Amino acid sequence: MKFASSYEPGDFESDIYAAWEASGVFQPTITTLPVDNDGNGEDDRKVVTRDDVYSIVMPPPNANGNLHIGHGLTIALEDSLIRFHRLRGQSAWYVPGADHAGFETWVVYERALEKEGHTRFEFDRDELYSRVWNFVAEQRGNMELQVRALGASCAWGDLTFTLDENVVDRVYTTFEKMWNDGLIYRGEKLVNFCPKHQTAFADIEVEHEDEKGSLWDIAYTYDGGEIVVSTTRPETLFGDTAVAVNPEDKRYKDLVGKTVHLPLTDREIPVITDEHADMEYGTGAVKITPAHDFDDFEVGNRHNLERIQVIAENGTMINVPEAYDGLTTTECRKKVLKDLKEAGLLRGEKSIVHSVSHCYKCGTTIEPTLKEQWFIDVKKLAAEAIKHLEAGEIKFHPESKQRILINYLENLKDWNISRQIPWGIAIPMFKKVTLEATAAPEWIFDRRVNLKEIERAGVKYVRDEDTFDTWFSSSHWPIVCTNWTEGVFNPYYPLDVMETGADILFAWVARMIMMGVYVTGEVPFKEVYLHGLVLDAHGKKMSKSKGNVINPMELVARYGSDAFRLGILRGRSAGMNQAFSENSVIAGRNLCNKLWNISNFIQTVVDESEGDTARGLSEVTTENEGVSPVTTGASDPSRESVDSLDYTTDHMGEDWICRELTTCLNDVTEDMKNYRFAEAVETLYQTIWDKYADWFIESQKIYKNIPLLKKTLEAILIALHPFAPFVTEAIWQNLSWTDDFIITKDWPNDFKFDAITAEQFENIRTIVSEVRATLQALPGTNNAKKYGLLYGEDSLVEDNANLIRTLTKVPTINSNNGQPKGLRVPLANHELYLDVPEKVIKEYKAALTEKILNVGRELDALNARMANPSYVERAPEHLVKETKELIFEKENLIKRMKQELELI
RNA sequence: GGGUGAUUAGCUCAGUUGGCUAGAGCGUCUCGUUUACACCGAGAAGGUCGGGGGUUCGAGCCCCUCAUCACCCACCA
Repeated sequence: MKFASSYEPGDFESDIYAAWEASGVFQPTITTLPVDNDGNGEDDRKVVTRDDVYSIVMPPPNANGNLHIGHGLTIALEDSLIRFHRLRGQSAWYVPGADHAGFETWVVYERALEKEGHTRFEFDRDELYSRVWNFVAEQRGNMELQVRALGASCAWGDLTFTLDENVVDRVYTTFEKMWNDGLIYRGEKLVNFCPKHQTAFADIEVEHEDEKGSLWDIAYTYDGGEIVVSTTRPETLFGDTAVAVNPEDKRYKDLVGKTVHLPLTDREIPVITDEHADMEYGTGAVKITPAHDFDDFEVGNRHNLERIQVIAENGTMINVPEAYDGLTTTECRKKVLKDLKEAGLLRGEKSIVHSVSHCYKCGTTIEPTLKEQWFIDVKKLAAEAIKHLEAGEIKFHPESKQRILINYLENLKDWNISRQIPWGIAIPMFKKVTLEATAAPEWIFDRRVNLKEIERAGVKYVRDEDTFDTWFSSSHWPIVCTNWTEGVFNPYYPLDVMETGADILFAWVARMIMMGVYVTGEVPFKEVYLHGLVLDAHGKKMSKSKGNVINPMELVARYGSDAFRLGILRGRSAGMNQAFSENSVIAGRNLCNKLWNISNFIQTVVDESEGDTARGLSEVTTENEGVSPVTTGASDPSRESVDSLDYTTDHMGEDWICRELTTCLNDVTEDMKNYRFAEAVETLYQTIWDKYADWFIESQKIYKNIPLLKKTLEAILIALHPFAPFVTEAIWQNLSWTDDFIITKDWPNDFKFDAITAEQFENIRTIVSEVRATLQALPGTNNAKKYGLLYGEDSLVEDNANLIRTLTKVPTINSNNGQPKGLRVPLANHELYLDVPEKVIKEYKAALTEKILNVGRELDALNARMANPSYVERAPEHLVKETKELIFEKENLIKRMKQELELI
C-alpha cells in the first residue's frame, strides 16, 4: 500500500473511528451478563479475575452542550488508560455517558423559553419536562460526535443517559431504602435560594466571594436607653425576633431577659445571651433574624425563637409594615435606612469587606430562605464512607486528596436534595391531602410520579413537584453504568479507576463513595485520578466572559485529534491546574508527522527488499534459521504479528535500539500503572525521535535489517497507540505486512539484545557527536563536506568506519597508517583526526582553549569532591568509583587537548 | 480564620524514596535542500532551581522562616 506523502490527520481520522466502531472493538470481550458455554449451569465468567478486566466510566458530558477543553483532557486521559489496558490483553470497558445536567440545561432552556416570550409558569411540570426532553434530544448527537472526534474508544452500545429508565429505577430504589432507613427527612430549613432561578441549591453549589459592603449601626431602644446592633442587611430587621449578646459580656448584663423596641415597627423583642455574639465585634450585640440568616437560624433553634419570613421567594418584602410591603430587598434597604435616619436611630455606617454567596450560574446574590425541603441525614453515610477511606480501599492521585476528602466528610452537613426545577428526576413522594385521615402518614413514597394524584387505602395524596438534585442521581454513576445488581456477579464493579476533575471531588466523588458503600457495600472504584483545571495560555481560568475559552474541536481541526491528545497530556500532573500550551499540541503534531515519515521510509525499504522477487525474501528467512537468531521469546502462540517476526541483531546499533526500546516499554508501562501520563508521552517522544529516528533509522540506511525494522516499528506504533490512536492505526492499516486493527494487538514483549554490543554503540554516538560538534566549531561552512576523517590505532572506529562516515556525513574515513595528522577530535578514549589544513587548525585555537577551560572546571569540581574525606568515607561505593573514573577520563581528555594546543 | 498547591531557561512545564556536570517542548542564534520528514537535519546560546537560615559527605528535592501567586473550605453580624 502506498503512503500519502505527508501526515494529514483530517484525511483519515473519521474513517478510522467509523471502522473501529463498526467492527465492535470498543466492546469488552467479557460480557456483563452471565454466560454458560459449557452448559454446566455455572456462570463461566466466575473464573474471570480482576486482572482480566478493566473498567472505567466517562463522567457524563452535558447532553445539551458542546465539549470544552476539560472534556478534551478527560477523554485524553481516560482513553489512553483504556487503550493501554486493552493492549495489555484485558477486557476493557469504557462506558460513555450523557448528563441531563438538571440545572445547567434548565438555565439554557429557560433562556430559550424567555426568548420566545414565554415563562415557565405557563406550563405544568410534565409539559415542561417533555419540552426540555425534545430540546435535549435535538442537541445530544452533537456532544457524542465530539467525543468520537477525540477518539474515545468507549462502548457506545452501553451509553448511559442520566434519565434512562434503569438510572431512575436505581435512584428510586435507593431513595426508598433511605426513606425506610430513616435517612430522609422533610425539614423546614434555611436553604440557599436563587431568587432569579427560583430554586434551592446545596451548599456546594454556592460560590462565596469577598465583596465590599457597608456595616450599619442601628439603635434598638428601650425604656431608659438603647442597644446598638450592627448589620449588613438592615432590610431584614423586620424579621428580627431577638437581640443576642455574649453570656460573658458584662456590658449588657442588666438588659438580658428584658425587651427592646424593634425600630420602624410596634414590636418588642427579647435580649438573649448566645455564644454566637462576639464581644469583640462591633458593639457586641447582634440582631437575630432566624428566617434569613444561617447563623441566626441556629440561634433561633437554640432559643426557640419565632421565624418570621420577610422576604418572599421572588425577592420582595412580605409580612412587613405596609409602607415596605412588596418592595424589592434593595428598595427596602434604602427606605429602611432613610427612615431610620429620620427617626434618629442610625448610629453609624462603615465600609467592610465580607463574604457574600452567589448563584454559581447567574451570580445573583443567594437569599437564605426558609423552605420545606427533602434532606438526607448524611451522618451515617459519611461515617461509613470514612471507614472505607481510612482503610485505604481507594488510592488517590494525587494522594493528598484522600485526607482532604475525609476532612470534608467529617464536617458534612445534611444534604438538601430538592430542586424547584422541572428538568430532572421527579421526587417520588406524595403528600396527604385527605386531612381527616389522621392515622395516615403525611408523606408516602410511590413510584407513580407520572400521576399528579394517587390514592392509597382510601387516602388521597398529591405529588411533590420538586425534582432531585443532579448529584443525588449521579452519585449512582458507577453502579448504574456497570449494571450492578444485588447478588449478581459483576466483574466490572468496583471500577478500576474513577477519573474526573479535582473541582468536583466534594460534589461528585464524595457522594459516589457514600452512595456506592450504602447501596453495594463496596467502594465504587479502586482508585481516583483527579485532573486539574486547564487554564489558558497565561495561567488564567478560562471563562466566556473573559473570552479566553479554547475550543478543543478547533484544535482537532487544525492539528489533528492525536496532536491534541499528546499536547494536552504533556507536562500535566494529577490535581494540578495547568496552563494550556498550543506549542505542546504543535509538538504532538510534529511527532505524528515524524512517525508517519519513519513508517513511510520503512515501508519503502520493505517494498524494495521484497520487490526483489522471492530471492530476497528467502535469503532473509534462511539467514534467520541458520544463525540461531536472537528471538523474542515468542513462546505464547496466541501472540501474533509482532512476535511472528523473528529477528537477529547483526549490525552496530541494532542491539542498542533493542535495549532502548526495552527500557522505553518498561518505563511507559510503569508510568501508566502510576498514572504518570505526561512522563509516558515524554518517554515515547524522546525514544521515537531522538533514538529511533535519529540514530537507529539513520544507521539502518546502511544495513536494512528488514525483520528488525518491521518489529521495532510495530512496537513503537503499539506503544504510542494509547496516546495517538488515529495516526498509529492509520499507519498500521497502510503497512503492507500488518493485519487486523492495531487497537486490538498485544503490548510488545521485551526485546532481546546483547548488552555489550549495545553499549558499544554508545561509544559510536559519542564519537559521532564530537566529530559533528568539532566540524561546526571550525571556521567556515559546509565543513562536513570538506574534511575527511583519519583514525589511528582504534579497532572500534576501524570496524565501524562506514557507519561513522555515514552519520557524520564526512566524505572519507581512512587509517592514518600510524602518522598522526590534522586536528585530533577531543575524545578521551579514541584516536580520531579531522584532516584539516594547518591554517584552519590555528583558527580553531580559541575554541579549543575554551573547551579545555570548561572541562577543567568540571574536573575541579570532581577533584574537590574527592578531596573531601567524608565523601570518600560515607558516600556509596559505586558513586566514589564513578567519580574516580570520571576524573580519569577528564584528565585524559585535557591532556589530549593540551597536547593538541601545543602543536598549534 | 483554616487548609491545599505553586514559585526551576524568554514562554509552558518535567525533575518519583537527596547523588545533578539541573532536562524537555516551543521560541532564539549559527550551519545545512544529505533521496523518510523544512511539521526536517546538525550544532549552540540561555538557569547562583522565589529570598534567608538549617540538617547532610552531598539539597531543586528534607526541616524552619519570609515573600509572592492561585485555589478550596469556613457562620464573622
